[in-house]
Amino acid sequence: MVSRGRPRDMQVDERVLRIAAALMLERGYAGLSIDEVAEQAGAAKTTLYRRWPTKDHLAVAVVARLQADDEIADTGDIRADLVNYLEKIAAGLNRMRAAGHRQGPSAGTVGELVAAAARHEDIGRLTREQYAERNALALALIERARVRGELRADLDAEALFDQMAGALYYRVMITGAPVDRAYAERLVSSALEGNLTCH
Amino acid sequence: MVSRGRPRDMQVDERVLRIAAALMLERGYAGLSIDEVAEQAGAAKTTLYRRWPTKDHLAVAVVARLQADDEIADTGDIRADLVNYLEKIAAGLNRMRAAGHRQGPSAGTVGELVAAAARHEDIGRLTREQYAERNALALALIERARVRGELRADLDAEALFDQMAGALYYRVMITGAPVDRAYAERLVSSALEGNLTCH
Amino acid sequence: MVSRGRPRDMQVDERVLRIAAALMLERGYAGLSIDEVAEQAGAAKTTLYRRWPTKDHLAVAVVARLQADDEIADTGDIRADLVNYLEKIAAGLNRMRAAGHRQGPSAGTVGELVAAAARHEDIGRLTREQYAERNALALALIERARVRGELRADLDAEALFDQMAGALYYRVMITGAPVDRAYAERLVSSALEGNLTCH
Amino acid sequence: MVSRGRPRDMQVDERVLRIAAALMLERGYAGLSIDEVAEQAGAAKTTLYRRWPTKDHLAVAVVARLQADDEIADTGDIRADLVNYLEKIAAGLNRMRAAGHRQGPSAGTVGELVAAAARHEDIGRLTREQYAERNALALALIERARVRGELRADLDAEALFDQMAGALYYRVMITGAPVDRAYAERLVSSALEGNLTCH
DNA sequence: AACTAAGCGAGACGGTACGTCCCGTCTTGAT
DNA sequence: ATCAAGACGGGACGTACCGTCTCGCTTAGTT
Repeated sequence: MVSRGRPRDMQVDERVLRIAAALMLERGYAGLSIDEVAEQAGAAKTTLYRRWPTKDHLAVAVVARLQADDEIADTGDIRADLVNYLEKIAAGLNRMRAAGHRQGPSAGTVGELVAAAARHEDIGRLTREQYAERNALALALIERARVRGELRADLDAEALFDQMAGALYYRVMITGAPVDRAYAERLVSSALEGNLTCH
Repeated sequence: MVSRGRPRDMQVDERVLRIAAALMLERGYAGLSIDEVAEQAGAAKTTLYRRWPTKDHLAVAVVARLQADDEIADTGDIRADLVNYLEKIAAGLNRMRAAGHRQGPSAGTVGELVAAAARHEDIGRLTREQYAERNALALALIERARVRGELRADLDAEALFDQMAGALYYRVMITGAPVDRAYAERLVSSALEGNLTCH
Repeated sequence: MVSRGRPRDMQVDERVLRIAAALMLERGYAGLSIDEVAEQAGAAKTTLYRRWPTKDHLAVAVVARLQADDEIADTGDIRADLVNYLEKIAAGLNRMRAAGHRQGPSAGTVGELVAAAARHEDIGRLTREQYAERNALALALIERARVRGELRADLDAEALFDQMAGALYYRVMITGAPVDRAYAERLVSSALEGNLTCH
Repeated sequence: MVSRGRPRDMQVDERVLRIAAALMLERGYAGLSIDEVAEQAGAAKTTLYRRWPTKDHLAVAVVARLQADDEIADTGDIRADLVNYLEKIAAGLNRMRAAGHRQGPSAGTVGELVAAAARHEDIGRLTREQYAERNALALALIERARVRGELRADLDAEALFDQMAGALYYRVMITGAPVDRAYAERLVSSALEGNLTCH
């Protein structure tokens, strides 16, 4: 089957995403309007809808782009590796925090994306898969540390990771507390060392 | 300051919140329409707007009401107390999960509320305060356990609590994984016992 | 039947009408808001509604007050008397012209009052009666001039007056053309002298 | 300039104006609701607002349409021509009289339009232009009669026309007196023949 | 002096419509 | 088949006033 008709203009994708990102960072999710993106990008709305079936889809694409492909390093020091990884996640979240609303404490955009994922089955599936992939790397990291004896043999890796990542999201979305390297270190310490008294 | 003018009709608040809750649980955040709530409640839109200046404000009020006043028990067994408390939080989140979107895994409504808190300074401040209050109780619980020697003397109570609560929110909003008593127990175990190998 | 209860405060009437007039002249009919008048007058809305059952009624009262009680002089010179009388009417209309809309050519307020008279049977009846009274004076003036031989014996006094007064209203409401003493003189000349060629 | 984008659907204009006219004639100006017109016309409110930026604009368009394009005949008999023309104007006004308010004597709708013209600069300009155009025809008619010797050489055509047209509007809007062919004849007689005694 | 009746300021209430915003779909003619 | 342009149906939002109502207080005349 040969491709027929006029080929898609890839520059449009680029322009649209760039402008959409600018709008979203400047005015937040609500300030991201398809009409305005189209106009500013000199593109037709139909052109946008051909690529992203929904404003939500476009927004997800925009955010996906903003988030660095957090590579995960394995130095053999699980504590340092975790801190570094958490810091990368935190950096991405803090970037969201700045979106719209002149740097409020809470990252509304993250909330909007959660909502978008709930509204559209495909977005939900997609983002869950992406998170699963990403988290699998972290779980593998933990697993290797366990195998080589740094961590307890019977640990609950999933719970451990949820605890640390979750705490970041919790602060960013709910309590509005800061999320930085210092906090990442506290988290890792608390999670790894345990909190019971030593017997 | 003396009260003047016709007093507000409290039954309106009651009726409106009840109907708004029903709408929101049945059809989700987007399905909560001020016009419809007003009509069904036999109230004028202006009456709603006198109480809640925005749909977002109403939605927050509705959810605040849905969440049981999670009392926190202190039995002296920190482990059990934490599990119980987390389970209560999980129950509230699971209730949100059911809202609209035919029981999707992710709680879109929670995301919407986070977004609302970011859109409106006052909502943000309010919800952060409420969370702070609620969390203070949990922190006090932990503190008492520390004092009586159940927990390490130098623990980071805040990090500890963020970890557990955050994990719940993370699952509900991000990964879509289940959140139940079993998971609460895993969380508490992981957080309290630590994950390093014993030296 | 003796008066019972607290007597009405006449100062309220005064204050309200003054403020309503100011609002109407400044911002036009639409800018006359019962809520605002009440607030500025330090009166309750109920107090206004006790006196004027409708915004329209208040507006009519305001305008009635603005229009000077055009006395009509009979000097024996019908031409001069008519010009003077028309000029008085024109002055009243020009005052309306200034209301709201930064001195537009057309007197919107007069139109609003016509509309109000159509909306409320009582206002309509009242204003028609007032006009009838006022016009009766002019008709009597014309009649006296006819009797003493200044005007044709078989003239149609009503048509004559309608022509002159009507032309003023027509300009003020419809064409927006100016209405001043010079125009009053042209009107009287045209109406009295006739326009056919002399045979 | 090439036409681009989807062309406007002229049938919408047609349908909307028809329905709006029906509503206005049946229930008067206040009974003309954009929401209702849109619904009955099966059009979106935005579609209406794209064409008429305001309810006032729509109302003016509706009325403009109701008024027959009064052609003006020139038979050489100025008296008859004027009577015929005035009768046409009267017919249009009487049609307005019936609008809403169960056939009141006063044409509230005409008043509303005058008010609308004062509220919106563009409407005012437009209607004044339309009246100017229409009146120019009548003035030309008068002028031709003057030239051919039917009327006085030094007559004031504008004043003459204002008198006759104005009298009609005056009755319709102010005194509520009837406006029919008989009255048109009285007007023309009075205006043409003059009212002074013959010397 | 107590009672009754109306007036009054304040402000909540039901109601109606407005004009706006934005979404996602469509129709057109040109590439 | 894609594109720019832009009209369209649809749905909700938040606003503005209207005219009515309920309060508690004030100001009289009546008993």
